[in-house]
Amino acid sequence: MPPKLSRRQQDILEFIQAFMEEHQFPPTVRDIQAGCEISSTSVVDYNLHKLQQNNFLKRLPEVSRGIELIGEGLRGSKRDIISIPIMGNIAAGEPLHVPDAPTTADEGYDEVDLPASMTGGAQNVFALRVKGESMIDALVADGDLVLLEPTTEVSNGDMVAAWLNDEEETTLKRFYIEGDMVRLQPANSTMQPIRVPASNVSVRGRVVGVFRTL
Amino acid sequence: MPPKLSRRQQDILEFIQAFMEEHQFPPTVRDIQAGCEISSTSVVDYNLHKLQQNNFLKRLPEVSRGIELIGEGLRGSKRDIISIPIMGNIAAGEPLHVPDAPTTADEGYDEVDLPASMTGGAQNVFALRVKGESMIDALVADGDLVLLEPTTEVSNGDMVAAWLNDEEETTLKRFYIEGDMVRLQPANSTMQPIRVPASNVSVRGRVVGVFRTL
DNA sequence: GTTGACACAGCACATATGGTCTGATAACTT
DNA sequence: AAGTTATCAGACCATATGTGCTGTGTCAAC
Repeated sequence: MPPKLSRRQQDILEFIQAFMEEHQFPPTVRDIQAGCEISSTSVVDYNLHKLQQNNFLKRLPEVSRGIELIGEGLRGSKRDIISIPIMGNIAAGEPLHVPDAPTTADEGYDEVDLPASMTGGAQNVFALRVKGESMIDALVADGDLVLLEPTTEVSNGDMVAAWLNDEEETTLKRFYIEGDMVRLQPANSTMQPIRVPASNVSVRGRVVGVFRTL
Repeated sequence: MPPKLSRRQQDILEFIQAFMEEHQFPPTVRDIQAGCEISSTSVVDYNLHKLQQNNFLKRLPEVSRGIELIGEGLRGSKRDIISIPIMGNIAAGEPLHVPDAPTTADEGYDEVDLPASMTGGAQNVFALRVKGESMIDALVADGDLVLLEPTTEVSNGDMVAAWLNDEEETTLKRFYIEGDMVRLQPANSTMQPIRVPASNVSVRGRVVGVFRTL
């Protein structure tokens, strides 16, 4: 695998990205030729073929402008948008439904579109709509959208969605292990942390974002 | 002005949107012909021309797949992404810099890309990065991104960014006029509102969104 | 030196694709 | 009913555009 692109291939890739931001369609071979000051269309074809082999783009044969950026080629492009399913509500006292199946942005759920960069690279992100004022110590209001990455393994200091077995409550807090106990620290620094036995806490996911529209 | 689209024009528009989500480029006249079961390319051309007149799309003559969705035509499409400039910081005690010039998403500023739907249709939206904990009664934390629509005319109940002349502070609160006084109500319902003379308040913009990534 | 892979140049060809011209039908006006 | 406009059909043309063929210079391996 030649992970390195030639100067010309980089130029071509950047030109395609720029072109697609300006227009809403990919350039032709001859557009690229002119834009990158290449003397022959066959050179463009040759390098496009290389870029395709290295999985930066996909070409549809015999199709004009049949170029689709994929994988690495999308990096930095505005097309780098993902659809995040809104899988339900989150509220104190309600069990938190976390998707077990591979979180495909399927039908059946509402969705939000966001730039992939805003999820911090997390995979399988899903969203929940906050109901009620119970998350206010996490600086989350009624109607907010919480982005969660499903995981049970979290590090100290992560903001997590945790289910408290005894209290039968879902809560959003920063998570710290302290021996057999877990300290849950509200995001609002004026409020006090709570300490509970580790056995009383099950982490459902890591919070990667909070969104509020008014 | 838009006298309403014919059935066929709606079909074509929807087909183009669907096609552009599947591929990364617009369909050809003949793609549309096949996709909408139209008998002649001239019919497609005719209706495309109409759609262009009604400002749903733009066509580039002599260019294959030279279709760009604009305005209404973008509605519901994933392309409906806008770049919002991050124009600086917002913190208590700091004067709030509101763009006076036409807020073009120019160079010189960092940007966030968001679906246009998330700004609630507001125009000229810009963003500010929150510094410090002083906005905590608006459920806004250090590092959050606040989306603002520049305006001085707000309705009762709007969340606004207000500058308090005497206190020399910027604050985010819900805004209510009460005679000569203005009541500024924190978003956090556990906290008390403040009342100040209307002359002490200058509204700098309406808050349309709050975003936090962790 | 010969060989051969690699990147490039130039050209020519086939077809993919937008546009046009001529009428036909339906819908609407007066 | 006659005229006018909007929409559609089918054929045809011009060109926009992907692709193949041949050749050239470079460079490293043998």
